[in-house]
Amino acid sequence: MDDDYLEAVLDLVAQIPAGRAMTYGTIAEVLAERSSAQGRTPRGGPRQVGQVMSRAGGGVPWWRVVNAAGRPPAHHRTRALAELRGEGTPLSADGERVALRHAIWFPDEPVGAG
DNA sequence: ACATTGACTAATT
DNA sequence: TAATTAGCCAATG
Repeated sequence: MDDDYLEAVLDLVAQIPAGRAMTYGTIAEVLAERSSAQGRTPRGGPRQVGQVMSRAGGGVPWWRVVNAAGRPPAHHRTRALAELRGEGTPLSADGERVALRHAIWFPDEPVGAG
């Protein structure tokens, strides 16, 4: 795992605005696209993103990263859901999953930068 | 080099 | 919506 890839993932995760979320797959897609534009060889897929996240620890809003089902990592499921609630992230009726249909965020629509 | 693991995803039932 | 199965990619032993 190159440090560059590590930084790229963490940087992107750090850009996710409060109240929204991204999936591992989406992050992987964005990174692949970016790396392609930079002439850099793309890294793997969703699993590699997750692997980076596991190594990242604190320092990034990891709870804003969920899987394709809108569920946070089982390791800190309750913790993540608490954070998400506190941010007003749209959740499903059972409150166990993020309503990706409303909460999904893409870096193409930055909040304060333009 | 071979097998196993892991913060994943998509399709099927 | 949930449970099962198959596919994926890189790290680790």
